[in-house]
Amino acid sequence: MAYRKTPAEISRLEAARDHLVVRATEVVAEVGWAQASVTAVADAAGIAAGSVYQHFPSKAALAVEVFRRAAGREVEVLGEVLHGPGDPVGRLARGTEVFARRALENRGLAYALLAAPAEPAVGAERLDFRRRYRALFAAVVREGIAAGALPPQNAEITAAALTGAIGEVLVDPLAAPDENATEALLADLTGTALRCAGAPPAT
Amino acid sequence: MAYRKTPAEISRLEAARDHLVVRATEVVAEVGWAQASVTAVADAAGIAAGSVYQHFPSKAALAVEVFRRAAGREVEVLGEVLHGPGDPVGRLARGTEVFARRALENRGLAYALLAAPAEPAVGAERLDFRRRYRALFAAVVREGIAAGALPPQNAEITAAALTGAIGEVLVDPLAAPDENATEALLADLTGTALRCAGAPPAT
DNA sequence: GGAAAGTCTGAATGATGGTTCACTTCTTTC
DNA sequence: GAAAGAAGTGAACCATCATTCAGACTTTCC
Repeated sequence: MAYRKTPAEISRLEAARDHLVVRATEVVAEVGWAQASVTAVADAAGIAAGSVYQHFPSKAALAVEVFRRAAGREVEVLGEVLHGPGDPVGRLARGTEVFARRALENRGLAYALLAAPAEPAVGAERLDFRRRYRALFAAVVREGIAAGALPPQNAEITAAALTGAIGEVLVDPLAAPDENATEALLADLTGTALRCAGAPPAT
Repeated sequence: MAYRKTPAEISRLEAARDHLVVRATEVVAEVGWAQASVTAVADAAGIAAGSVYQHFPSKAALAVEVFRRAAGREVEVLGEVLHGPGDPVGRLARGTEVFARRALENRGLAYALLAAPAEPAVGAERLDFRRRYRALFAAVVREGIAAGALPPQNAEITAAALTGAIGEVLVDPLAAPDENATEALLADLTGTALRCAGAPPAT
């Protein structure tokens, strides 16, 4: 044996992989999936196109990793708010607001995650993550029903509706942002989300 | 001059174009946009690939026409229900139901129109049609507010939420239909839609 | 230092699929 | 029926990328 990966070398490779994913995410956020060619991504990461294949078996695998990391962060944040302290209705409102605010603060990425045309592998991943959003919302809705704060309803359907509603409401603002209207938009959106779940109007 | 298009010839050409669009729509409904290659579509229409270009300058133009026709029908039907007779809340419920029912009856096409990955030109068209759905819903919501049947709210936001909610709720059933659960699904969906707009729960 | 085992490079390769075009077939008009 | 003008054909063309690979360069370890 004349070569074994030293710890330093291993972490160097991991860092390189990481850097590639980070830069690829930036490229996707800027130009969308369709324009994020292997060459463009490799250039952004400062490596040759062929080197991408040292870290990922295919472009699709890299794209999936980019999606998973970015979407995973959002699921995590949303989950923390929805499972956090407070009454279910308040958490639902806060979760909606936090989700929307984060999307508006990182529009390119949010659009890529939510709506931008993507290759099939990413599309499948998107479906999976939407299911996770739904599961998070459904849990809170069920809590709300159990606590008597929300009327009886099919929590799964409501959760799907919330996911779709929030996404659709954000599409236009993500494309053509109006900084001044952000707070009003968030207020209207959370209000609509609460109505959607059947929360009684705020006094 | 030795040749001028006779009326019969003109209508034959129009019919051929029409036939191409119809068959292309079927192909898209069956296999999705990505798999609907020019060759596949031409084969389905019984013509050569090159002949497609007698009717459309590009594949994208054909795809847009397919989308417009199919989506246009849905907008028309929805518009008739939403602008039809009855109180605004009832029309909203009925519109939601009709839209969902039609989608479930023609799942492949509905999926292609609502969610399936598509080339940019079709994506742009999709955004446009979503805007039309929103406008239709927004008008009814405004009517409901004016009539005192719905609470004050930003009708545009609610309309976007309705569009997104209905679409998202349908995605799973479109992919994995459960014939037995259709009526329950429709009831839950219309219920959620009404809550979304703030209609008081049915007694 | 040097051999072994990697890593990195970037031009060549290959697959895909839209588009073109020389040619054939059909319609019109006289 | 024959010339002129279209429409229809489908194999060839071409552009676009993802992917590969032979060679250059690095790191490890004796």
